[in-house]
Amino acid sequence: MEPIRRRALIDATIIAIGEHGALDVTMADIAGRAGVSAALAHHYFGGKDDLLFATMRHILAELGLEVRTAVHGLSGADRVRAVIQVNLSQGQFRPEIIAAWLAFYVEARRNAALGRLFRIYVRRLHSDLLSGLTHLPRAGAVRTARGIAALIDGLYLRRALGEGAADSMAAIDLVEDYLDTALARSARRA
Amino acid sequence: MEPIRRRALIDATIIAIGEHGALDVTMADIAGRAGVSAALAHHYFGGKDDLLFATMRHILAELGLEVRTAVHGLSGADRVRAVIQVNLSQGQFRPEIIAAWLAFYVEARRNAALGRLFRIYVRRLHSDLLSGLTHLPRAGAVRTARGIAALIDGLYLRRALGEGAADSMAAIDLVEDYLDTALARSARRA
DNA sequence: CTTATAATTGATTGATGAGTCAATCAAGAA
DNA sequence: TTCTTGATTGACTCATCAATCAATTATAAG
Repeated sequence: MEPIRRRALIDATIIAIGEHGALDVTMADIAGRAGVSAALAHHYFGGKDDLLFATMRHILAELGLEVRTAVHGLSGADRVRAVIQVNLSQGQFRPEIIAAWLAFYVEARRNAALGRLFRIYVRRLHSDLLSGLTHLPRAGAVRTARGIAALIDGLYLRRALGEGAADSMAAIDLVEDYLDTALARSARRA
Repeated sequence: MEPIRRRALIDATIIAIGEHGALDVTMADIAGRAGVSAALAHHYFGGKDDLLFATMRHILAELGLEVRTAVHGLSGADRVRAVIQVNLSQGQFRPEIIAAWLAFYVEARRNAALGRLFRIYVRRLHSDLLSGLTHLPRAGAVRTARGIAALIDGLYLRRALGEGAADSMAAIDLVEDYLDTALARSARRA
């Protein structure tokens, strides 16, 4: 039962946060969605913080897996494009995922464990991007990677707010455009 | 007394949210920082939501004033640069301001009034940027404005998480670079 | 001095929600 | 069947906090 319950509770947590828009969902709400009692959620996860942590780790792990799959065998600009596409794919761009993401981002300022999780994600994204920008001079590559990462996050944020936000395709377009420009400029200079 | 207390309470709210990192600060905490009782905060603001709303409106009003001042008399790329510089100035880039900003962003998903406030800000930023990009073709201007806005928000987000985030100057540099590239590309094409 | 008005608070209420626990229930092993 | 172990829950406790209110104090006007 344990793995089934854990998974169901994590899924329920994502949905609950997505609907609620913040982390102040109750254990009873989450447990209810998963079809169990609040006491059971405590039994398997220990406490609310642990459940939230496990949920965020799950989201990041899924994203990480997607990235690694997409990137496999690619190099150079194609590799960067793959990273961009995964990060802004419909799957990652779902409102409830973004809401959870954002809520966790806020929480990460207080929860040391969550903060660590996010820093790992940030670093991984950065190095994934850098590894596809090797033909750029080091400084330019770092700057481009930072710009892409900021763009991705910014587009997430807008999406979270709703209204007039770019959809998945438009967002990917915008970031790839940024990448192409950076590459073109570098080529022109060489 | 009223204006003094209101101002003190709003300032205290910003500090409290900044330190706490989220909106779950208590009225007692805020009131304490402002040197009054929690009951008084209720007296002047009606309720916690109203105080939070007033606080966010205050932050946005200050930013709006700064932008309008900076932009005054400028046009074209200079105008855009001014908007960028204000949005990423040290004042706006203070950790407690960013923390408040981010926390409110999350809350805006649930609180209709807050959501409206943010949408006004988003639209104003967009039109401020557009008004400095008139020499670009319309479609390109819109896209560039969106990109700049996303970059600004993304850099905010990174800053909120701390660790390795760009400082005010580096952030401005990055976004201005984006602007220059967009302008240069447009000029080359013409 | 008196009175009205605003400022201010301590004490209280009521609601909410995390976490605990002792008690059932189910299922497989001996 | 009996025992053991894990699954499961309802009921309870405890803490926190927003909101209220009646009471007190200060201020200013007449």
